[in-house]
Amino acid sequence: MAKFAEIKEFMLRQIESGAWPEHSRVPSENELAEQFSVSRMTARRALQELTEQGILYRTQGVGSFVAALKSQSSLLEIRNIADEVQSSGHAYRAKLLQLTELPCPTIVATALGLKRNEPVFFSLIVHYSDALPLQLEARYVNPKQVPLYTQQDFQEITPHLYLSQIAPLTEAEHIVEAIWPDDFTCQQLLLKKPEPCLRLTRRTFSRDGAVSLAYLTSPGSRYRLGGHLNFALPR
Amino acid sequence: MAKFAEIKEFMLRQIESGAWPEHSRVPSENELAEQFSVSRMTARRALQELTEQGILYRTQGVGSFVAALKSQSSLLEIRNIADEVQSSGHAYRAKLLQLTELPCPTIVATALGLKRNEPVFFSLIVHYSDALPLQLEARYVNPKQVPLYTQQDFQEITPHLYLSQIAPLTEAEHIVEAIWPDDFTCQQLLLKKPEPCLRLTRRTFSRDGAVSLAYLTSPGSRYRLGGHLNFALPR
DNA sequence: GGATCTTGGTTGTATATACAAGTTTTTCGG
DNA sequence: CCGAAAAACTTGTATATACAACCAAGATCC
Repeated sequence: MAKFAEIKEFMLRQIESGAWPEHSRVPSENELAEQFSVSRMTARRALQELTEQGILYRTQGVGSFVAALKSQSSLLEIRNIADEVQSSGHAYRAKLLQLTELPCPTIVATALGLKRNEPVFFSLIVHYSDALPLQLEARYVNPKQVPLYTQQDFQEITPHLYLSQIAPLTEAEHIVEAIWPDDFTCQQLLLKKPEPCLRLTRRTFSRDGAVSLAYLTSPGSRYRLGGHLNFALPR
Repeated sequence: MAKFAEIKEFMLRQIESGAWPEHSRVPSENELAEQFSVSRMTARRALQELTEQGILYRTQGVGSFVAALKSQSSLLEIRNIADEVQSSGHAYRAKLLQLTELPCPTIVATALGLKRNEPVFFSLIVHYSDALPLQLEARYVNPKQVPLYTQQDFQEITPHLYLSQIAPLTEAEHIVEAIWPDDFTCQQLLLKKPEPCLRLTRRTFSRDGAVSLAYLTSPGSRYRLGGHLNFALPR
């Protein structure tokens, strides 16, 4: 591995482990250069690239600092549904309907790179804003990447949040559909009459491959997707 | 302006003007260094940053080349609907229902930074795959940025494609909703019975501000959104 | 003719150096 | 003690240089 890459790796470990918390100062170019016995330009490159990736921010004359973690997923801001509810002034609550291990259906096997009928984790959760159900979340999780998934308390932490802590996501694939909800979905979302629903199919990836496949279904009248998807473009 | 930034500006102009087409070779580090009377490292920096922005691609031992333009909007790959239809093996067709100038409604004025009742361009188009209507597109366009909008032939070129040529987009804001279509929409989309529709509200920005506000409505049974939204993340 | 070798050009990595520009800390003068 | 000047330290830009890794095309040898 190239020297500048080693320095990046080292710094990433420090940040991910919490040794260097948010907004804390990281070693200067000269300090890194000395620690790793490289030239300042090489140390600079590591700092530079981490800055471009949004992991650090730098100020001329002052120093380099660890950026806020949330800004790392800034490009596609799929806000945590709990945060979203709470920031709108309502109480967030989750009801866990199911949390189990089951044999992997074909589609899920393909999506997660598993074999058919191999064990896969499955969770089924309803997200509420006050007493109003906002979203039905059905999620399949790759046990190889997240072996302790079934032991979590998802009344306390959303799967999305838990997963992004365990297996920091590097990529996500999304499909948005407008669907007609089935009876079970209507029941869980307290829809007396069926109405158009948004279904977001989300496949997330971590460094080592596919992590989870989630189907997020929300009534069109209660939820909107996106908000803003900024995509950073040149200029 | 810093020297490396001047070189970047120069190269961007060449690419945007079409002087350097897609996949064509751009000057090497040494050539740029000589042309601009800078060191190779400075020329390299310009090439490097353009590569990180997805505007160029480089291969060791071979050279640097202009990336495909579409990949510039790769982060959120809203594919041109015409391309999408054609790549699925069907014939794309568009029907222009309306192309006019009208006084700006309040919502549109806010979105585009205009004054209420100031003139704004408006187009209404149905996109077809073979004979099947896929999408109803209602679009408001900022006349200050695209003064010739009403003189285009949108049977030939989609508004999205035209706009991205006239005012290269730098940012886009999206909201996805599941809605119940109104009568007019049903009629235009040939929906005998109303069915859940996806409505994508898209606001696009160019260097000089908001360009257009579009409402794209598609029957849930005929269209899916997204495909894949990759968001580049650290590591 | 065909396989191999050489050569020149390209990008990739790394170093040493210099100066500019900005901020913070220290020093010194009053 | 206070304020200004100076020093020290930080990041930002730029240069010159060296070598490595890679590729394509031409030359050479068999």
